[in-house]
Amino acid sequence: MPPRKLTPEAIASAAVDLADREGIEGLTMRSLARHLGVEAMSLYHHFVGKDALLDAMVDRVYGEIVLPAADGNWRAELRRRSASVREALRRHPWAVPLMESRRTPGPATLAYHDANIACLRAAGFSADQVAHAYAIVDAYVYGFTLSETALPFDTGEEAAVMVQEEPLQALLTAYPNMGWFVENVVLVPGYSFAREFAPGLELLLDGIESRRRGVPASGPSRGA
Amino acid sequence: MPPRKLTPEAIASAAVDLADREGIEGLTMRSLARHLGVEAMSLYHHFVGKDALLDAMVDRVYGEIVLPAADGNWRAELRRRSASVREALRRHPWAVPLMESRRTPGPATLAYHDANIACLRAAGFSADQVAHAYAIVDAYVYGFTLSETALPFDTGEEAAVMVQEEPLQALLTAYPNMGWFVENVVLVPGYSFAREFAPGLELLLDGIESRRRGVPASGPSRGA
DNA sequence: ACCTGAACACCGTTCAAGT
DNA sequence: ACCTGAACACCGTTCAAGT
Repeated sequence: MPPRKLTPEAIASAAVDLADREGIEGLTMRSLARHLGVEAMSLYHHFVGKDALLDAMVDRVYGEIVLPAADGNWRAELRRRSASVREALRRHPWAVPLMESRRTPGPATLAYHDANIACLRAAGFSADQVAHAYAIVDAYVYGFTLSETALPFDTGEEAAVMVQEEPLQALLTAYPNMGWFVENVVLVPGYSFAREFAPGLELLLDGIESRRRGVPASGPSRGA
Repeated sequence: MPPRKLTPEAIASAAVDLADREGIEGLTMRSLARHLGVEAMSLYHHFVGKDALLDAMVDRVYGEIVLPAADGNWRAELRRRSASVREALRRHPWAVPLMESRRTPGPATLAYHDANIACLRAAGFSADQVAHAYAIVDAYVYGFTLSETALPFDTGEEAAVMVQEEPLQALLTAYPNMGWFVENVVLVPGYSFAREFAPGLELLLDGIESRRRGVPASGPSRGA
């Protein structure tokens, strides 16, 4: 289905779809061109190279994220946008390692970061507190989604199938604590890795709120 | 400097060095072979394919991590191993997106996970509490390191140079909250992204400890 | 302005052949 | 058993040429 006209937007959109379906390694300039009913070299008229195309793809993913409102409750807003980030990255798992590595942020990326800072700033966070909260929440959300999309299973049922295999059986007896963990967590009906996301995020938000109210950390390595 | 004998260990070790120096995209079967003074096809006698080589490389990175002791204080042990994970990933930034995605974990990877579970288990964590704590801490550590290694700058001095460039100047006035953030955080002398790591981790450890003592989370989305 | 075809310098990997 | 050389089916990208 070649579109009537080739535009950067149409190309980036088709590239996102292709990466979603075939994985990022299945996205080549040639396969994308074929998909668009066009020759590979035509794409270079709209993007200087594959890297610029990746920039545009990542910006489209940022564009799917619900922006936090500046006048809302900061916890609720951060919670909502974190869920939205995670959903977007689950739709586009190839994007996880790319989201923070692009050196040329697009308009959606910039609008996203601006809205996040605005939200915390409006809630009375100092610049340092914004940096602190933002770094922690993003590390958690990206890291969790990285684990989640990389994991070979999500639910216990899927894991149960894997564990039946001979080599894994041998490993779990050789590593008794992993065996204990698999038996008592992963294989317990109802398990899913995904269920850890929300409670973990609440823990972070609690911690951020406590620190703002002046409750000191109990660890030895605060400050510098 | 071709080594006397070609072994899987020597090949994997050379591959890690090459990826550290040239980046993961500079690591090809051909470049690695050249580096070892050998033909590309010789490597296939020791690894079935490049994927198996990547497995071995990741396992070597896991092997560099200091394992938590089972009889220590769990907070101190988790703190120490988290710092060790981060240091290993800073030495081998190409490994960050690979650490959790390998489907064939090696002995060092298994020993690492086993030691972590053992440490929390010995401290009296239930299986569910281990799953919870492990997921949160790892998400944070991997996510923070992903951000850190992807960031185009670390210190404020490096950022100051970037901000001078014309296109960025225009962007920062178009996105006023980002401008405020850059001015009041990034460009303030002494800034470095890295300094956020330890306090963020303490916040997590505090939260994990509180939950174990039965302090409830204040958010609405706990449990299912 | 927009698209194309051939070509270049690469990839990972197969295969038959060497020692 | 271990290593090699040629070859295959790919990559991203340059360049000169078409409309």
